[in-house]
Amino acid sequence: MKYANIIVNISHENLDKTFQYLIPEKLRGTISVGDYVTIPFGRGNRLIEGYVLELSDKAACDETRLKEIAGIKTDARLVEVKLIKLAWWMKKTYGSTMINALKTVLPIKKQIKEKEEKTIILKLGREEALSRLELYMKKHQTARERLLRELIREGELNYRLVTAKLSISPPTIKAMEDQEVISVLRKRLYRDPAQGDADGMQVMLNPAQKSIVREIVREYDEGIRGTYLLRGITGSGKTEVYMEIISHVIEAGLKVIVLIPEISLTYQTVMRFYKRFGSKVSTIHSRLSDGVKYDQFERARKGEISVMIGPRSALFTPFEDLGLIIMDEEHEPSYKSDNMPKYHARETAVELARLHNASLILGSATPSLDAYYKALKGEYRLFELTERAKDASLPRVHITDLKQELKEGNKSMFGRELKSLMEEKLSKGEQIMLFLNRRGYAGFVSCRSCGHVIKCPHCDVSLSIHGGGKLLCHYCGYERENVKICPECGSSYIGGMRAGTEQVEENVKKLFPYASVLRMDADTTKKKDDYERILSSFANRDADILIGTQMIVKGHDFPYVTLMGILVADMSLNAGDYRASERTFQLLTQAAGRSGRADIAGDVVIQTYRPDHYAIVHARDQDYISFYNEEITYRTLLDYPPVGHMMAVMVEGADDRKVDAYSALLAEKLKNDIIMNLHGDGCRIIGPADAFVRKINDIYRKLIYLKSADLNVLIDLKDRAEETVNACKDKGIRVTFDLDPV
DNA sequence: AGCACGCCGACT
DNA sequence: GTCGGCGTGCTC
Repeated sequence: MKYANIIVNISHENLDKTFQYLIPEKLRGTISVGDYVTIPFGRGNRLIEGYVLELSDKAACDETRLKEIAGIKTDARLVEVKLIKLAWWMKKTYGSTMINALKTVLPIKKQIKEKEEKTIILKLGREEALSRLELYMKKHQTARERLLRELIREGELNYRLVTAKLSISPPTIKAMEDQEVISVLRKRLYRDPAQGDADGMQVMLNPAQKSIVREIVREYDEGIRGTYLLRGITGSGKTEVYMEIISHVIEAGLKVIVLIPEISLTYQTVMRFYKRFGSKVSTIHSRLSDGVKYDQFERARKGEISVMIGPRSALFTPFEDLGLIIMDEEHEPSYKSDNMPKYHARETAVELARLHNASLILGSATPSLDAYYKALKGEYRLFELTERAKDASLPRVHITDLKQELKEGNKSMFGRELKSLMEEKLSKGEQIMLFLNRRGYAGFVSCRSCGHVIKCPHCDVSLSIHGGGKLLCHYCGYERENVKICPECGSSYIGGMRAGTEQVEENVKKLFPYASVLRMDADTTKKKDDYERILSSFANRDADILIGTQMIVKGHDFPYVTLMGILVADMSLNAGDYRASERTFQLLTQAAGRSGRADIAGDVVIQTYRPDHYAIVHARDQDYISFYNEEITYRTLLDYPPVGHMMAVMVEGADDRKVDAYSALLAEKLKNDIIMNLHGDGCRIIGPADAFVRKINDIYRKLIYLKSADLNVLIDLKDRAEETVNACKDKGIRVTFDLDPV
């Protein structure tokens, strides 16, 4: 191989492609994909670094233009070839720049980069600075004047801010640095490693668990590396199954990645793994500083650990010989990244497992439609655990029709059944959880006379009511006083609609003044440890009632909770996306599973305005299969994922007219591509339409949806769109892609 | 990102 | 004219 295609380690969109270099004679055969090399770059041939992505025998351009690789960085970390391949796959599948994909997969590089934050400070005293400023003004050195003026006012400025906002070019800064007017500081942050741990611990498996373990281990030993879907109802002991198989894999000398949704990455969960596997385990999570993450990844690379537990980013642990990936709570939305590349950890795990020839186990009590669909098609092998492990009984589920309650004169947020059950449990000293399903909904203020809604002036979303009569924007943090009269029609019939968790708390306190109440939502969990603190305090029975949103139905076991009240189950049914029913069913089923895990039978009350909706009915019966069958019919009928596929193309920009024009242009171009390539009837284009939230932080957003039964057609269309976008010189427009959006 | 090149305005 | 700064474009 004579040539190497290299991606340079400079994060800039214009450089987001491979550059081809000659491999010097003496390095032929030694250089391989994934190597970190130094190369001469640009007119000045300054030496920079880059990753070798491909080796090739044919020149991509005129050979005389090619330069030689200067050397291999032998002291630098040897990056996993497989991770680079994975990045390539992500770039192709999700449509991001290669450098973004690489940065996602090799987070270490990015984080070290980010750590080196540059700051510009003024080196002169005030007097000197002012006279220097005069000098600049006299000489008409406008850029320098601009920078100096700002520095005199602020003292110090962020480097990026200066180049971007003040539009001052690096040469100007350098010139001023040479004049000793300013100096550029490079900050470095440091870090601390941590943790000790215990060993041992064997578990007894019941027959159902045993047979699953036996089967997967048998296939594993025969060299069959499959993808398995384990549907196990809450409390059926999925974790024990995982641990047994993990133990088998690490005894064979291979490594394991365990993915858990961020939210359930609690002390309890992690402790179980530490108890079983001791110091072979390590964890990462988003609250960990970059440095600690780096150190954990480094330990993995050196082979010091065998099991990495973490959220979706744990997928990129640089294990050399990965044997198994476990993905718990596979249906959780947090597995989908919302930064570019917008990858889904499930699909990415499938690809990573393929690259490593590893097995993949997906687990959930309520599998995503996607996973179950593939399991039924035979792409995944399906196992089911349908009984609770410690023979705890299933909860009794009651449904309350809120329309009926209102008709009979009960205007309170607690139906009669919920109220009487609460009384009963409180008198017995048992615990209660109240779940307010607020997905896709905010406690907004509207005028009952003219219908006007108070919105954020920047974000085009309704403001939410918060304690102390303040109105707050959840996207940008804009805050204002609540209104007494409607700014549109002057009516005084304006006020808050419906309940937030705070109102629930107030009402509970009114009804049950003797009960102690904890509340958990975005407001009470602002600080780092709030989440954990509230949950453990409730687990210690410091309070009788826990009120909260989504957060309380995940993770943590509360053995003394015998009543789960779901106040308005159908809020999430109106979220307006095709996954609304799926989400609702999952949330309700999970919530129900929170009640009565120990030897005490639990109760669940689901309050709803739509007691006949299939998501609610099947959640009541804890009947996944029936729900799946109804939901998949709907998806098939409308070609929604997993039956068909979708691609959301988002066009963003500060100038709404430009955004409109460009999105229309892009849609037109895509329409042509569809016709030209005879993707025909199987492929549809929808939009451009305003995004669900049209404006965030003064940036306008338009969406184009592409639908096709064939995933590859969408990827092809995305590639074409990308070409068009790259040709667009306008810096004010940004286009991003989202495959099977959530 | 960082370097060179070319344009433009100011001043000997 | 020439000097020097500032913005633009290109980098295998």
